[in-house]
Amino acid sequence: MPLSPVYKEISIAVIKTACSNCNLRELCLPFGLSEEEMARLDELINVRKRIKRGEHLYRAGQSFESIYAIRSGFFKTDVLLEDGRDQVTGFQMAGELLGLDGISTEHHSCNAVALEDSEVCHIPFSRLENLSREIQALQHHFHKVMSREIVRDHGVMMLLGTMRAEERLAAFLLNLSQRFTARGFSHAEFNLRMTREEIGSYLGLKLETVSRAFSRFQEEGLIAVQQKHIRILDIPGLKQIMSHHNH
Amino acid sequence: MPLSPVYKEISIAVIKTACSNCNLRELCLPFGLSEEEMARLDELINVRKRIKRGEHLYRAGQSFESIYAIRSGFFKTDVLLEDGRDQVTGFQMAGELLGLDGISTEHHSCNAVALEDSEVCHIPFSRLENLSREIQALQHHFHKVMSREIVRDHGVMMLLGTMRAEERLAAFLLNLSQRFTARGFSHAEFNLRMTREEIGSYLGLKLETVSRAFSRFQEEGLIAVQQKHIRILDIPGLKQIMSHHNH
DNA sequence: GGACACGGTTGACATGGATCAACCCCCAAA
DNA sequence: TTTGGGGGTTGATCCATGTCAACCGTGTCC
Repeated sequence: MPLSPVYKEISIAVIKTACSNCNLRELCLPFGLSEEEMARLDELINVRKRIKRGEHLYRAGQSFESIYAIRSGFFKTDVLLEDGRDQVTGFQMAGELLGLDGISTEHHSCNAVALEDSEVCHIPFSRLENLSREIQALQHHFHKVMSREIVRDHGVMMLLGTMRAEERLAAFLLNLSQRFTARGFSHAEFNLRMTREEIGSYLGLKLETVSRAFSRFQEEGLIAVQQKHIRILDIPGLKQIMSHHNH
Repeated sequence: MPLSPVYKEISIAVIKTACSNCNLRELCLPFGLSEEEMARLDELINVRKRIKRGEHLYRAGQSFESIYAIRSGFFKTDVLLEDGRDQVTGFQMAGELLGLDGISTEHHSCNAVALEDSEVCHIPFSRLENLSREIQALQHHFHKVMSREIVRDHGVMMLLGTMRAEERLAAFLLNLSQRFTARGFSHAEFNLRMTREEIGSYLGLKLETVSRAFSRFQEEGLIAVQQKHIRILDIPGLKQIMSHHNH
């Protein structure tokens, strides 16, 4: 008996959602799991959601139920102070998790906004906790992911606390390049998804300062910028700027 | 048959180390556990260690095996860049956990140094993971603690990225005050354990700037400073400085 | 008790990045 | 083709904080 069209469609959707078929499984939560364990993880990830550019995945203050794995696309997270100031706390790309900040108070503590049309997998957190009590590898990997986030944040604190404008931008570009590489994209050429203002907010700088630093890097032959398109021409040069702090 | 002196001593040491007798249990890892669960947690925390002022609890690069709960005392953590720059990433006090950053790579990513004579409980991490696969409340609380660390780091990023010197120092003092209060100490009067340079490093400022800001707060009647002794005289005033960003 | 060292304070000056403002570029919609 | 708006660039100026330097206070070791 042939499958009905409807059933076919569902089954394709399921296949597409499965962690075991996801090309991000080596970066994402399923890392290190056996086929059978991954199948169990798949069971609890049955919602995938499209988020259009500019839309919020969640907002600060909303109650926390799930974390999200980015299947495709690009996000920023930002926090808002009562007095109106805000700051971008991170840019997230495919294979990275969003929402870990919500565990502590059971409410999200920041906003997550898509910077391009994106897709995320919903991971209901209490079910993830249940499963990670049964699968040691999942438990341990999840702890590593959280810890990595802490280490990353320390890096940003370092950047904000001790680096000058051009050092910060060089560090930012090298970090992006390295993350694109890890995802199989060109390490030398990419489109920025965020505005100068968002970069500045993340780096603790004003947009004009970011713009000037880009221009300066271009003059020095380190990069080629055209609007959001970046070509990195001299990685060692950027590294030197980053770590050569007495001008 | 009377207990031998040796046995007595051991038994006292055990009692003193037990989470169930620790007055920090409401702040620390045992939070929310039943008596029986706490007893199981106790089983794996059988090493307590004294760290003298100035000594390292661990150093960046050392392999990671345990996390540490501070029983008494005061620590700082700092990270070092290859080019020699370093930054204090946090100050930790009784009831707080140290070492979470080491989970991700299985090596510590920062140094932890005692700022006064201190005592910590060793918590072997793999045993903690084993136990938290069995005790849901422990698992969940541990996740909350890690998440809280992420949220805290976002707060510091905010501070470093958007606040001016006096706002940063006001935020720092209010944070310390609040944490002392939570531990049953005076919220208005305490001794700083760290130097102006360490405060500056944490806040992304030079020590002279920190010193000037202290003097300014004193002139304005917000605090009374004498060396490391601080008396907070006007909490609302400090809050206003913190959030009133157009001078 | 004197001297030394370390941490802290204060002043004078330098400077990196913020601010304010003009203008440009790119693209989309009329 | 024109118009409008958002994002980006660049210049002139200002100011908060860094830098450099002198000096002070406190505690410690001869």
